[in-house]
Amino acid sequence: MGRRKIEIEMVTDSSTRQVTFSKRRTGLFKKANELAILCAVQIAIIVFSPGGKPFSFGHPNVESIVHRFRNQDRTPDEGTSKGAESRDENTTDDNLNQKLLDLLKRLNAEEKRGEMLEKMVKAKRAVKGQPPVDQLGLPELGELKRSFEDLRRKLRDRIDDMEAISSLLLLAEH
Amino acid sequence: MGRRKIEIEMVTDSSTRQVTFSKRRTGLFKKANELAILCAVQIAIIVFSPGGKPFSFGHPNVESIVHRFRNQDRTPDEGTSKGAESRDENTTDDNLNQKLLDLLKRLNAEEKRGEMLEKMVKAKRAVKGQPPVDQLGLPELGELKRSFEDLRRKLRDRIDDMEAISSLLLLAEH
DNA sequence: ATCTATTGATAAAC
DNA sequence: TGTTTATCAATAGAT
Repeated sequence: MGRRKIEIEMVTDSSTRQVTFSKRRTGLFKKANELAILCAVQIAIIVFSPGGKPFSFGHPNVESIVHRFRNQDRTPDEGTSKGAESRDENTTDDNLNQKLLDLLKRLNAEEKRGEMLEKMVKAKRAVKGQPPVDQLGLPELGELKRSFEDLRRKLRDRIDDMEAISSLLLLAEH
Repeated sequence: MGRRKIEIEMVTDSSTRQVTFSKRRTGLFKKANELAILCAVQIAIIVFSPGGKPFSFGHPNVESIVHRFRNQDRTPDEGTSKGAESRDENTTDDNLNQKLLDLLKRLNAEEKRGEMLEKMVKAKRAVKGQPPVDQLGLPELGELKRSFEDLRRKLRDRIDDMEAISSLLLLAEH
């Protein structure tokens, strides 16, 4: 893609290698950004330069994506009818209805939780004027963070429930 | 880079978006591999497909790079490395507060969505006695399933938001 | 850092 | 998902 074709092997000249790194890193991050926007997906890149300096790109940010990856967010793309799947499910048809109602009940609980968080934030704002969240005291900040993590954990469980239910509904259609 | 030039904005057609994702992910990983070899550097990429499935590329592997990144660059080849130069986009302090409030607002919307589903199910039960969900007519069943999938998709987005916010709160703690 | 001749990536069609 | 092909985009080498 330049004046000459080059082999994909280590560039021996360190100066040229640094230039190549800078150019290609820029290009790679640009491509990643385009992919994120075009396809509305999350992406993170971490790369260490020849000099050992870390560079990163994240959409929306590196940390959250690494975290999601580490927690092995399992997400079988729904709808794709697969072949023989394990039928040894513990979820009977009778269970389905109850599970659905339980789910909805819990969604309600999470809603209240969200309201609590909102009240918390608003209370802070009322007391301190318009302090941005990032200026809350450390104790409150930590509390807020824990609340979020707890809520997130619960939401993830709800997603699991919904995936199971969606699968069952899909099966029921056939 | 194709038959026609395209704008960098979300591809609206989900089928086309999936195709675009596959092609560009392949291209991105190829570029990353070339960068790693040409410049003899370590690089890791994590990306979640539109369906939420994780894909990753690592040279030599993702885990070691994430670990090195988190431990703040323990292996500078030249000893002059400082903090990471990051191209992360949305991590300004001002954004945090607004994102948090937006999140809470959307959580509320999802709550209402959950209530709608619940009403829907209860209405069915009222009309037909106690018909388990799996005995609903196909049209209703499909409608219910779509509602669930839509809700699940939104919840997943909320989780993404929360992970980002948790990360930011963590950073704010220092 | 800027400039182009070239190669490389890919959008659309099949 | 793979293959083909017309175009657009990235970049190697030079300045």
